[in-house]
Amino acid sequence: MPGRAPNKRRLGVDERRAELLELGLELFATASYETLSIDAIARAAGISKGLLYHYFPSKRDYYTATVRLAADRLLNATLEATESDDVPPLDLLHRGLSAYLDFVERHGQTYAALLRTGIGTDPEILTVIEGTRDAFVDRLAERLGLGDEGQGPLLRLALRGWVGFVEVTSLSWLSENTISREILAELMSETLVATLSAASLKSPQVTELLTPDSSIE
Amino acid sequence: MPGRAPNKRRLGVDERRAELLELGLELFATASYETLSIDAIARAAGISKGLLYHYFPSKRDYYTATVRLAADRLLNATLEATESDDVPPLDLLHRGLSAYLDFVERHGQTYAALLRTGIGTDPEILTVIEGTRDAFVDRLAERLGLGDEGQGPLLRLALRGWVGFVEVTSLSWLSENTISREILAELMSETLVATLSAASLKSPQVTELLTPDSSIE
DNA sequence: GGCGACTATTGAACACCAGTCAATAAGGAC
DNA sequence: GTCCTTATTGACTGGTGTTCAATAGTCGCC
Repeated sequence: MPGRAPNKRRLGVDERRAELLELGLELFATASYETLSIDAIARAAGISKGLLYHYFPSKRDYYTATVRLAADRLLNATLEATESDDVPPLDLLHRGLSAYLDFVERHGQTYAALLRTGIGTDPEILTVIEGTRDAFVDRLAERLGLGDEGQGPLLRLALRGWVGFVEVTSLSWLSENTISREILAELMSETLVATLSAASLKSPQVTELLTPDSSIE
Repeated sequence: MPGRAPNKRRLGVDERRAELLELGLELFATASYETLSIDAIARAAGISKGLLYHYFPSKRDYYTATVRLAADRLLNATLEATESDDVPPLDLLHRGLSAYLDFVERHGQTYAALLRTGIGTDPEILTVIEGTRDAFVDRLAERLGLGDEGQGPLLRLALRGWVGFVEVTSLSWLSENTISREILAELMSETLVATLSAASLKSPQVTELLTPDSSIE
């Protein structure tokens, strides 16, 4: 019984863990979960197989940890871009989308791997993926000033769906980039506004929150 | 070398295959790919493990075959509902969505498994999933009368994104059904119209195709 | 109605891989 | 310098996907 994450004096533990996660991010970006064996990971890390199990209780845990890391980074990247306070909602949205697409462009492989695991039936992973979506939804509701209305089931569903829109278009754009980043960002942002309008037809009050000037027709 | 799908006199082959696929649909709806062992599948089918390998070259192939089957059925279910000729586009859309949500409701587990599929980044599965999306996009472009414009990269991207919207909201709706099916269908359809408007702002001509009467504001 | 060919079907054997564990090495505390 | 903690190893295990040689059932044919 080797105990649970010893962390007494030397802090090498966390560093090693971080190092391994970084490596996992790289490896899983190009190889699939099944294809990549524990032995291969250990070899790539220059350590023994047993040591990996000292830091992560199972291969699955290692994997989910990397996915969680990638998700956190995506969330953080967009968080930083939207922290300003005195900026109108639509501009914040545009900044967020810009940061999002930056991430997609810069870490294309990782991003694709991240979202396509979303598809993996593992409950842990599902939690991560859907948790990420929910985090985006929460932030959208707050940043866009949807207030309490952002808690309504219909609006939340619409927002979550829009995140799905963003994910799928990002993936498509990544594999066959037929249009420019700016146009894609505009498509996304206009779709959000349009979607919110559609949703608020059924639970009104919010309709005009997002259209102070006229960036939609 | 067992050869490729012998099919000489007895047609038992195809029947057995179909039977196994049907079983796979059930099994994979509740158990994940990894959890479900070949032995368990064979046991459930009442045959030996080796025989499975007579019909499918590998476990993975068996799995992708079931996924493909599920995808085909989803496509067919919505196809049948939208074959009428003399129906206005928006009504066709509504029928299609209704059939889609019927499928989601009736085969919830299978639907969820289908979308959450790809263990890791398996290319075959990706092909199926994205092929299905593209099939929907093609049909949408045709049924909605988008004509040649439906071939433009921006509109296609918008349509694909909307399919993502439908997928994600369907999954959410399935796990926590907070709103009625009708409302969800309306949300979807209005979002499509709104999204197409947004997209056609950038490649015009199409804008008014979908708004003969006034179901958007 | 029996003979022969074909093939669906089996079960044992193989290869590989995730996970375990007892033993070792390294390095700090006293 | 000694002890104790713990990072690290490598051999071992159990299980699972895959292969394959052998078997049995069934159909065409004389």
